[in-house]
Amino acid sequence: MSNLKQLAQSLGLSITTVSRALDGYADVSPTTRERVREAADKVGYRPNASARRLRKQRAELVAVTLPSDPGHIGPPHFIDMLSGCAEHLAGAGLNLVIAPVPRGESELEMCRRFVDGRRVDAMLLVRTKRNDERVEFLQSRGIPFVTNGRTESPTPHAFIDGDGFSGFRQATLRFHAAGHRRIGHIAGPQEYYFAHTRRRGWQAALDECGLEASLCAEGAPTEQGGYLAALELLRRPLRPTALVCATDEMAIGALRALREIEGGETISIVGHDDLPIGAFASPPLSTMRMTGENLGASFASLLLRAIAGEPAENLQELRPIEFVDRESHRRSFPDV
Amino acid sequence: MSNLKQLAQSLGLSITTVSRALDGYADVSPTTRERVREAADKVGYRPNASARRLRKQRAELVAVTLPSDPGHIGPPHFIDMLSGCAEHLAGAGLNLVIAPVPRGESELEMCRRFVDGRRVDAMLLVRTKRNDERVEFLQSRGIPFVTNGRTESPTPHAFIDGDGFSGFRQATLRFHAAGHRRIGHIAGPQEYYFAHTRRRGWQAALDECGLEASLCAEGAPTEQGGYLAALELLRRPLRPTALVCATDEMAIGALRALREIEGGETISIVGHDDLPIGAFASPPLSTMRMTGENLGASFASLLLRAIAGEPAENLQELRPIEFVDRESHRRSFPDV
DNA sequence: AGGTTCATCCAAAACGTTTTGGGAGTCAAG
DNA sequence: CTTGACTCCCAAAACGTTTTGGATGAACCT
Repeated sequence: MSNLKQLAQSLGLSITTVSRALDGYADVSPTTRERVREAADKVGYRPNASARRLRKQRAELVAVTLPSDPGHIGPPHFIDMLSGCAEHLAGAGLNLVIAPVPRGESELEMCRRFVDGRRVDAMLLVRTKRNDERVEFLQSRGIPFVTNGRTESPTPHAFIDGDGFSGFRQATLRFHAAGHRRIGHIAGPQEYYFAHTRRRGWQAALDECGLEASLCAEGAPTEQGGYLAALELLRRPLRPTALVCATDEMAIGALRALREIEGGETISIVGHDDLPIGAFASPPLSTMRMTGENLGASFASLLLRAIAGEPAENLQELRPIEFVDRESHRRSFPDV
Repeated sequence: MSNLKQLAQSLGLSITTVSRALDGYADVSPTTRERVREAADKVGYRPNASARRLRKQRAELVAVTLPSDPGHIGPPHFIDMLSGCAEHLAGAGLNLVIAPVPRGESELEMCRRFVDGRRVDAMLLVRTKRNDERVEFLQSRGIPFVTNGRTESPTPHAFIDGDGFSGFRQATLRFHAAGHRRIGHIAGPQEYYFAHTRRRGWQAALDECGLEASLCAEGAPTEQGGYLAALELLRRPLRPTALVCATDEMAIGALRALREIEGGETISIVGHDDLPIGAFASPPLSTMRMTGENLGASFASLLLRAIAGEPAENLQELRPIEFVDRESHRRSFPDV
């Protein structure tokens, strides 16, 4: 539409001066600057993004990777996080692009495409695995990135994560203190760090109490996965009296299993994520959540600092977990 | 890292030839082409995206706008749609960027930023309003765009939408055929097209049956909104025996209201969207859904055709609604 | 031999910015 | 008058591609 050359011509100035005027440099007189600004406003001039990116050698883009397995992308409120992140990145002139993994391509190849084409200045990784090849690759390339969730990578990287170990340990200890002695765990896929660490928290608590950690079933991180895993646990001869579930979605699936079996209404249950819908489950789901407001903004801020070159060690946020007590964690159970 | 010049130099060719070899033009000999391709593979050469975009005058980017009201972004499976869309766009060399609306900025200003800066080749609009200023703006600018949901715009534009009117009309007629005579509607915010058209479908059915369309309450398109609206309806002297809810989320909120009031278990209910979680509600939620697989891919294909210049009239998909019958729509109610 | 076609390659321009390295003029100090 | 500092402006280069418009030979007809 309109570019610097046209604007400069219409003002009788060089494109250098116009460019510098708009960027607020001191070597253009205040009167000229004002004149330029007004003219630019009037014709609605915006610098061509591609040209600036080429010249400045910055993509002005941050990519967020989305795992392709359906239901494995993230919790339902994930999109709100993305929205918040994008909003804060926009304040720094960066846009957030979605980097899906096309069928037949590995997550690694996708990363490579983005990184080697200089298409992004940084990346945001979600649903990290314990050994995440994407992390290794980005580290080797020196591309700034932040992950949602830790990994077992030996070299440190930037992340935000909830302290799932402590959260699940505490939740299990609470059940123990309430008199429960058979506390089961509905686990997510163990290759994911979050699922593994939550399970370890549950296990650690049982160890401390001198109980055996045998009542564990693994499933997909979905309602269906939680439902099936719960059925498996509930069919055992010595079934659990309380269930600690890796996610709220799995917990909601487990809730259905409880409704379907006899005596299910005496079994207590707790989830994780604090999905709004949990308050509307039957019974209202007790859960836990990572503390802190506006997760997306925190990611954005970490990304910006990573791009600015701050070392990864300074960019690690391990947040405490807090409980959200509703009904499902305190159902009366018959003494055993 | 590596650019065309270096690659050409190392091969003893001009950058023209290298560029054309990689793009598969016929005016470079097969042997040279192979040689170039191998060398490019070896050093992991990828054309610089910004440079190509500048030269080709295409942003290679499509923006999706996200409304900022929390919970108003879209249904929980929205992210899956985005992922599918991004994946198919990537096949055509396009990336999907998130265009959030920063606090204090209108959706219109945001669109303007993206469009005037030539930052995008097309836009994807979600949660359209009946009179959507974004649609008007994009039409006036001649930017290709596709909406998720219709509008009342006089000039046609590309969209994909479910036939909510028919769906809600049919659902209401089914209740009538099952003997219900007081059929209520839990409506979403009426400025949204989808909410308005669904309400009109409910109303049309009641008109046909000679019943009064008075049992309607409006709420936010969230569980909480559905819960509150349902409470309001259920407190009326002549309360409904069946409820048609604008979305599954609202229906799940309403389900809680039914559990909390006496005789609530005799009231039938149906939602819309077919959220996976509906199958795990108590009772399992009957619902309806737009027909067709992989909505995201359909959006991508429409976007590509819009960018290619196909007229908007050819790019309108009004999809039929199908019912997903579970438990909640056929609860036995006492004869009145 | 002269003309035509074909296959293969390339130099240079263009895309629209930002930044570098001055240039011209003014003013005050020496 | 010269020098230096300062203010305001600008020409040109650079970023890395793609595309235009040939150039150079070789092969093929007539």
